[in-house]
Amino acid sequence: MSIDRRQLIIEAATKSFSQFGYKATTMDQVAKIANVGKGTIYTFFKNKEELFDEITNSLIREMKVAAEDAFQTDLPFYEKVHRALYRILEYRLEHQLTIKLFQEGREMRTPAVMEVMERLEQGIISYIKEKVAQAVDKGEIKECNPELTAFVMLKLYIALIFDWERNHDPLTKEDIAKLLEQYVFKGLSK
Amino acid sequence: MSIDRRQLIIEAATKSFSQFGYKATTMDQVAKIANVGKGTIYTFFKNKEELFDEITNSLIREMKVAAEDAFQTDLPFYEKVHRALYRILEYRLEHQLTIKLFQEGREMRTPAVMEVMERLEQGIISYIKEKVAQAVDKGEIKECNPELTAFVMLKLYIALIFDWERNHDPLTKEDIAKLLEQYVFKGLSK
DNA sequence: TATATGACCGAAATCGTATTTTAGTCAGTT
DNA sequence: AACTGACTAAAATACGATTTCGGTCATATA
Repeated sequence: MSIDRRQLIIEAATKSFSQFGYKATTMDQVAKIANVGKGTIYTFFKNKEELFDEITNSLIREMKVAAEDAFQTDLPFYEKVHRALYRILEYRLEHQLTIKLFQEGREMRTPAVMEVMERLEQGIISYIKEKVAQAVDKGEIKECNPELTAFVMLKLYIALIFDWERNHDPLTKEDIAKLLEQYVFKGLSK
Repeated sequence: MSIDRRQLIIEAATKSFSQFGYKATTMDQVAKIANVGKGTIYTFFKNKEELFDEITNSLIREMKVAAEDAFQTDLPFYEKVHRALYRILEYRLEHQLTIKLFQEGREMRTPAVMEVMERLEQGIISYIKEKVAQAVDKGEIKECNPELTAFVMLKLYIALIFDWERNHDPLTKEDIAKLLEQYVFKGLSK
């Protein structure tokens, strides 16, 4: 049996997207890295965006697996949420592809990239939403709107991790866990 | 005594910045509206940016006054914070100048405008920080880092008011007050 | 003579167009 | 039947010509 060209293409494209971003990787480039004629790419993927989606969908799946992994403990709920969210956001710093895309979305506003980031955010929110709904059912936390709660938790995390350090020393993982506990779970009331 | 040219210039510039934004107002334009020679502007302001700062500083002062006004009640602390923050963020929707600048900062990234938005955010945070510190002193709320708390509250508000409605029906003023109370003050723990 | 002005300047932005790049196709090769 | 890469049309870019604009200063005015 001959080599799996589809896989070669995916690997090549992943490499190129990671290194140059979406806009700056050309289909010729991908074909060359994959050692494949350009036309061949189009027998597997309708267009550049579909190839991109294939790769980013795997990425999102992987992030869910990582989060799910962090969630499987018997710690208190807020600690589990913290670990899951932290894991997901850590991903951005560890994987070249997400770093590049995050940057490209912010500074070049490439539409295809913006859409992916949107999908990524939605994916995280729907994942957390599910967990919140389960926790409410199990009576682990108070009644609340699960989607809104997931949304608030994610925004809080992004603010604490990315926005805060634009003007201050970065917060440690433990700081952030404490803050999530303090603000969202325990509350400031006496 | 002759007319107050400085004031004429400030009024003209405010009009023009409100209507066209920072980048698109020219010094010739301002001079014309103010009925003043262009050179005259430079006898009062070192350059375009200093004129802009003069105007945006008044804006920030006005916003503080509006917030302070909302704060002078004897409601519970979270309700006062809510009123103050809501008042500040409402400002953006009511005043042409802030709308224009907000938009220009987002979509054109004009550096001078970005700086002003940054100062504006800092102004809000330091104002809220002060209030939080006082509330801690008076024993109205638990011990916490006042700046971080102010930061979290502002980010939460911006997320609830501006980000949430990009994908959902907007939240009402009462919804938002409830959410601030629920998440930041009471907490989700049982 | 203190204040105000607008013609003027160089730098920067914008515009128009020639040139290059690139996503996607398809006739031909293996 | 699977694969290829030369080809095309459209989009992006590079670039020089032109315009715009912030800031200055010699002159005018009161």
